[in-house]
Amino acid sequence: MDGVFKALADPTRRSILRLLNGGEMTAGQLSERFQISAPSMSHHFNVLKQADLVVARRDGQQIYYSLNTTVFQEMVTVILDLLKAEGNNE
Amino acid sequence: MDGVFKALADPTRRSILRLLNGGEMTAGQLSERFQISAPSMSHHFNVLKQADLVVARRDGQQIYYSLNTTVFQEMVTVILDLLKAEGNNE
DNA sequence: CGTATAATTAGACACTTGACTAATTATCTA
DNA sequence: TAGATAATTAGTCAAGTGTCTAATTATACG
Repeated sequence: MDGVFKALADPTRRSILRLLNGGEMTAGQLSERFQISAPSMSHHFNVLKQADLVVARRDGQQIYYSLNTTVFQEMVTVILDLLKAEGNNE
Repeated sequence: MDGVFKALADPTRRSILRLLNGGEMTAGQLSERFQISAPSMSHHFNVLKQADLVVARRDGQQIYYSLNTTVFQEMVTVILDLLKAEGNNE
């Protein structure tokens, strides 16, 4: 459970989660949105996977990431949105 | 806002918040509950204060800590309880 | 005032984290 | 099979985190 909070402690990862809240995206599409190298992004994906916050599926050359939408994960999204609304996020 | 998640990323600090959920406690009372030196505990108190998750007041020699009970903070407590219920916490 | 108690601040140190470049794996297509 | 593309793994490094002991600050009380 510690992993979930560790995962959420990084602003880049919270941004990734917010992006995924709009639907699944490939690793490449996500990487485009950040000024961070692909390997570094991959590292963040891994942290999110370990925390069970996202799931990955391969389709051809792409890996699609999406939110792991259990009740708890939805709650996390709500929290992220609230925080976003409350002020400056990230 | 980053501070809130950073604060929640440490299991000791989450435990402190759960203890404070039962009412205010002094730094000493809190320290007794952990196998951690007083200075280290003080460091954790400071992180929680910075994140605005707790408030401190002095009464004589003691410093009393309590949850900062805004709507958001209450929500955090709910999350912590949920996580606690869901499985192994800390 | 002098000593004891509660808590914090200062400084050091090991471990973790997030970033990078280089190399590797997996898949597609000509 | 060879070459191109998507993504990850490996290895490195600076910065951050959590811990400790020692020293300091603040309050209480005899």
